[in-house]
Amino acid sequence: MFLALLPSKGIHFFIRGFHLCKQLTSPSTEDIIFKAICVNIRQKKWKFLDQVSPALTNSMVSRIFCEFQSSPLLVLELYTRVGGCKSVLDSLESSCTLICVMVKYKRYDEALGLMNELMISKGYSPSEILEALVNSSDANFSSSAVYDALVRACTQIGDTEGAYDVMKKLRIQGFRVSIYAWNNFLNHLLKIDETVRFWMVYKEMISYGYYENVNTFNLLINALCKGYKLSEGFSVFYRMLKCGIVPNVVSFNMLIDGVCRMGDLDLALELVKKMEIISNGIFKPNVVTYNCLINGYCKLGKPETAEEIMNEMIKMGIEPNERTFATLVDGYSRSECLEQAFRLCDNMVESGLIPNSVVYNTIIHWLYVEGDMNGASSVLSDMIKRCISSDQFTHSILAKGLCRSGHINEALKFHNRNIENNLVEEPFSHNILINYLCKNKNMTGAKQLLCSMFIRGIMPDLVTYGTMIDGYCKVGDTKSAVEVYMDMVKMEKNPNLVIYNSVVNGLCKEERVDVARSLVDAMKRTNIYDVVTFNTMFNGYCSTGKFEEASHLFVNMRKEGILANTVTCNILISFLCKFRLFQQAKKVVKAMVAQDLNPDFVTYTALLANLSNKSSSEEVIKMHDFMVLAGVIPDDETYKAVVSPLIKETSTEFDKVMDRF
DNA sequence: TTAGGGTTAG
Repeated sequence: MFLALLPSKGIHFFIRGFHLCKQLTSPSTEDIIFKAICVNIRQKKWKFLDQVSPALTNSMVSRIFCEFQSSPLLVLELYTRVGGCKSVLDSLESSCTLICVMVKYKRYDEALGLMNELMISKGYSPSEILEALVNSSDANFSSSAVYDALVRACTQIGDTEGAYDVMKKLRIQGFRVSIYAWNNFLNHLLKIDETVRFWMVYKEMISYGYYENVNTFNLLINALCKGYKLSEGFSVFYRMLKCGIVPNVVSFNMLIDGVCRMGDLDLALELVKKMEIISNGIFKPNVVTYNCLINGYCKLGKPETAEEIMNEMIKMGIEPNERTFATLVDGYSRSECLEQAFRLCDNMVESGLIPNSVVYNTIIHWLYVEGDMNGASSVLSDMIKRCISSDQFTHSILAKGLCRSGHINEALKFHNRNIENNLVEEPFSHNILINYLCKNKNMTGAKQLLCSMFIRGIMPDLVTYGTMIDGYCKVGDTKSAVEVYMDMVKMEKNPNLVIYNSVVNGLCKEERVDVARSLVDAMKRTNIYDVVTFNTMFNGYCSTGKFEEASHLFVNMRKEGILANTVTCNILISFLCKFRLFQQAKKVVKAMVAQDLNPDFVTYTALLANLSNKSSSEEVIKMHDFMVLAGVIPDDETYKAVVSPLIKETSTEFDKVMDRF
């Protein structure tokens, strides 16, 4: 009591004595000091606490936190006020006491914030924090929820191994890791695309005798749907029902989203209808359900139908949110209806929602795709004017926009500025620049960029390695491609189908077709191959004159369940044209149209460029008309070089088509 | 716990 009344001089004297209290004072004196501090805190006399805080010992801070544990906000205020003292900042003991208080009173955000602070700013490992938390449990206010929070804090900052380590140590020390912690860890693995590990950890969890709850089942459905294993997703859904666990709206939404991503919107609509029936009217479609349908229709190229779904949703009393509009803006943009996308932005504002970075990024991206540099710059200016923060997507879109319009040096300068300002955290924009450098056959520049990633602590991903390997293969430098491949394997990255296809292409380009064939055989044995693998091999055989093998491969393609696509036909047409077998090539074009395979500008160039050599003007124009009637939009360069000079006085079908535009 | 935007192959 009397200490509270001491004048400021007295306080300084008290602090000097307090520094030495551990050595010089008896326990009863410490008790007196403790009580004095508590009285001042109860009376909200913060000045006193501010003055004594530099001298507070860790045990004293913990004691004060315990005393006020029933008022978590007051404890947090105390923590902030004593935080100026280095010994307290570094004290794991005091911080963990505070964390336990926060968790006990369900102040999870604050508890997670403190844990993050301990790990990121103060450099404590999750294991050290765990040990301190276990010790805090002596103070009788620790619970398994604290350990759940620690696992969550680890996953929140991306420390996968830290989170797993905490769960492992808890198990060894005889604590039962809660199902919530397992679910959180499984969810984290899904978010970082560690699907293989996801299933391993799930099996591990089951092996310890845990039973799945509704969230675990939802995670399993999510993992399967994301991997396009829909039928297995439905199996888990039925297993869930069999176990007596009632699915919730999230379970349904995940299945509906999976079905939408597979493009089966009819089934998705049926599921939406069944949602209420299966759940006995408990669950009704919500905004997420409708957004999944809207996204499904947009990705199918039907933004108008998607907008009708939104209108239906509004009629049902469900308000669209930012994601609804952002999805529709993207849907209209990718269907080349930017005017409609702008209209949706206006509708969004009329609905009281502010277009966010996702909407701006989408519009800027598609303006660049259209080649409207001025439009993209103007929308970017508007974004800056309205203080909408740019993000990693914005940087990638701008970098690609600059590259696309041939301004690679400007893109590199822009990227370097972002790097210097610590705005680049992921490999995405690097991948874009590396790709453009590779396309320009500047492998030295691409390699420099790859090296700079390591210096900046940005780990290359599979796309980075794949792009480099492909770049080297295309310039015929298989030796360097193999070096990158080995580096990739050293970094524990497993090559994917795209990378294997690049290597097959590299080997074919070097005319090592037999080695390529061995690789393709190995790929087939592991079931990793697709139409690109076949096309690459087919092209390799054709260009090296191995016609028998090419023909054999072409015949076997369908037998092995691979359907020919436009590229397959283009390779065949190019091959026929090289040998001036134009009638046969035309037959292939007709077969393409009959099978709904659209001949494209490559088909056009293959036929016209080869025909123009040693053919009459009449033949060239006839072929041009034939292609246009087959639905091809001619390649601009080929048209100008080959056809245009011949039709000064003759109006062709192409001109008639162009007039209609 | 679920929904939106940017990268790679022939």
